[in-house]
Amino acid sequence: RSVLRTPLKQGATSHPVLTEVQPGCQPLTTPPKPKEILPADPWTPTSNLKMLISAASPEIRSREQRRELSNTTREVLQAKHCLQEHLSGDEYEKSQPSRKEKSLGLLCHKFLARYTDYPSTAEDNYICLDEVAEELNVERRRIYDIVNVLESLHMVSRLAKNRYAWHGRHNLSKTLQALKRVGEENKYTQQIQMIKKREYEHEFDLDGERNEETARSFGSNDHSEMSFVELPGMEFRAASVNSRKDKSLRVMSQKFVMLFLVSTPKIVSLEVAAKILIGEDQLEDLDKSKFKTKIRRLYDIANVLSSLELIKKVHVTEERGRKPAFKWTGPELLPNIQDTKLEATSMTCPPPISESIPSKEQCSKNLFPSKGKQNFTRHPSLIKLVKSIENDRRKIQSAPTSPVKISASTDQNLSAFPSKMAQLPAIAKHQLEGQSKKATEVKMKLSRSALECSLSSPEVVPKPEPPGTAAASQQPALTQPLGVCPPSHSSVSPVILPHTPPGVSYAIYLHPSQAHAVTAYSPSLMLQPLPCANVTGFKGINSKVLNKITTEGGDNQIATDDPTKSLAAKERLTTKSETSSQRCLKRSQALQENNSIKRYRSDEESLDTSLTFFPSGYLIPLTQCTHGNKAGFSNKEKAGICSLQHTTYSSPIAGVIPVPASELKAVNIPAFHVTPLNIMLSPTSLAAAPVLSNSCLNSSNTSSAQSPSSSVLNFTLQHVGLIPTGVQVPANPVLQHVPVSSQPKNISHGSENTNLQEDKVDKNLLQLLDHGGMSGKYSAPSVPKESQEPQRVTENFFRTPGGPNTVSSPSANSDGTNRISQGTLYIPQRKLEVSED
DNA sequence: TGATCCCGCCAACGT
DNA sequence: ACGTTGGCGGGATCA
Repeated sequence: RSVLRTPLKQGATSHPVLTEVQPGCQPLTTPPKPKEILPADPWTPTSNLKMLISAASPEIRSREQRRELSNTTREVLQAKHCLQEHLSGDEYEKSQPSRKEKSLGLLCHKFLARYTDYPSTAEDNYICLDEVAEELNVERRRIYDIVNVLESLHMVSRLAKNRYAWHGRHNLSKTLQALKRVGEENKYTQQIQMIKKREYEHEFDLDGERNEETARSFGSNDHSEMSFVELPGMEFRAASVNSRKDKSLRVMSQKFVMLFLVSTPKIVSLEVAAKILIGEDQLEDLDKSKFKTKIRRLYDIANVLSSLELIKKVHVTEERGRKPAFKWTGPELLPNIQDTKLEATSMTCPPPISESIPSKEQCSKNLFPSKGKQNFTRHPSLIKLVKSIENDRRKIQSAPTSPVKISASTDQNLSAFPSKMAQLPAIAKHQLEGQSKKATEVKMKLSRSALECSLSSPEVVPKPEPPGTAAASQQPALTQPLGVCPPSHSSVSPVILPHTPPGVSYAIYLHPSQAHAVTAYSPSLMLQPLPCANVTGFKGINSKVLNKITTEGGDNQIATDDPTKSLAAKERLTTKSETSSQRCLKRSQALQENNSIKRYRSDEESLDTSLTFFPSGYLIPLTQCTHGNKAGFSNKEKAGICSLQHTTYSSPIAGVIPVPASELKAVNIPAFHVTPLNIMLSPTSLAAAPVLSNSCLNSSNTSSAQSPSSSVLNFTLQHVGLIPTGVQVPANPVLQHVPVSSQPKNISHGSENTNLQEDKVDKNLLQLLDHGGMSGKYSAPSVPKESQEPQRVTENFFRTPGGPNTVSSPSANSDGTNRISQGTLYIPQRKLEVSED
């Protein structure tokens, strides 16, 4: 098509270098970027500076965690250094940004740094595309890429032209639940298997046709091409927006995410994803170019998702060779329970439905309006109404606070600083912001009793409220993650609990606090859900909060943070979990017998709740290693082997709830370590989580026998007082209930022999760590998922404790090292050793 | 090389 | 008409 394209773009060009590019005529192609250099390049000096700074600043780095980022950063840094040598500071600023510096992932990071993960509803955060583009020095086009993906996750919603509202991760769990559901409806799992199968079968030559076939053959038929999945609260703000065929990015992004959510090892290769996505769209032709284009888009999406830390790049080694793939590192959703639960979550469904909404269909329907008929707006009138009402309500609630854009706060902070600050990357800003907020938050927190915090869960959020309810508004500040936390995700994502199957409960887990404690080790712990107790209140988790600490650990862990955060976390939890808890409650009621706990149920408000929580769960240290979930999953397949492990990581069920250290303390949990299990809690570190389940008691007995560890746990818990004496916690409830891998194991992997490799990124990470920065943050090393042996893990776990404070020291190695060692454990065939996140 | 994926043309939409 | 969105794919970079 275009023959000539790219006119030179301003920036780049200004340089003579362009020689190649002749204005005008060029038939060609993108002007090669001027190679670095030279002086005078206009390229936003500031931007460069910013980058530099960011790169340089350890703190920042720590926040950023992402390996990619880190990589990039480091590289950039190096490059800069070189340049510096040659050029004077200013000059070097000008130097041209390398391709990496301009990557969408990095850009996304910067973008995310501008906002808090969990903005208080009260203060609405508005995003002005123009401003953002300008501030980040990028073309608007790029911002669209980011925003579109965020929109698919409902992290932002469009308000109007050029304006978006930032919601952060508040809706993330719901969105994921909804997506998962839809993905299940679409039978993506099957489709994936099919594709893989075919691949094996035929060495594939004709991809095209085959794919088509595939697509048609299964699944998709019905399909509907769904359009965009919406969440209850936010759907249509700008109705107008929907118009354009919401074709790609948004929808594609959702589908891509769905693939992760439904696949067992939560790993999806680009190839497979592209095929499935294409298939759905149009079964028709799949030519190569189309495939290529799809892949390109997927990379764009993947970059954004990676920045959000929802996925991470890995390589799957199959017979044919290495294939690029991504692994889900986001929050684990609980297995869906059928229906019901989600309802709440999602959808549009108005209240009436509440309970049992048959859900899927409805939801999906709502969510994905079938394309056809209705107006574009996805909302049928009814729904619409409801929604609008909700929105209004929400707004009202939130209203009080002025919608201040975050930036405002940022600005304030900045203002205080010297001009230089201004240049800091968003991230930095973010930090500052966070700090200041933090202070505030802290105060607030203090006021509250610790207990409350911990307990609060139940009471709090009545689900009905939309996210931004009054409650939220009250403590908005808390909610926000500290600046500290990297925007990203938290590594830890807690699990979101949906519902569990049988009676499940969840437990909580916690994690060490590193933050303040910083102690060296803060390994993060993870508890698994236990079936046993019924807990009432629990909360979902939200991950992020915790994270702050973790960060580096990356993925998986859950870290706790400082108290401050804890609160926030708690809050969030509450919110998110609301649904679940409610459900649980219901169940529990039914069960009544169990009950002891029951009392807490809904009412909850009482503080007691806190007490309640504990009873049930036990902790399993995922150890850093675990990181859990993800790692686990991946292995899962392979691993079917160790049941234990399974449990540990993967348990789908498991929800992890991060608890702030502070909370724990409140509880009075002593620190203890259970070696066998690897459980270790430090007082600080732990948090307790309530377990939902109901059935627990009953079942527990049985299960308990299973693992030795369970006994230990029980003992411990009892000892600690978390659980009543009589009660026992089963060891891996999860296993029992969860089918988990069961199914496809063979099949699925059949195709995959996959070995995952973490990319080098990991390595980089480590390096970063070394340089390191902030102390607390890093907490957990990520563990290689692969590790199959629990024990080892354990060991590492213990080892971890480097020393307190370790972090700060650049030697980081100390810290890093330890972790690394962990990684080593698992060493797969390749570079993994480092795996870190 | 193949894997990534930046860049920006230009069409679809909105206003 | 003009501005906003964002599909799309060439081809530069990276690994």
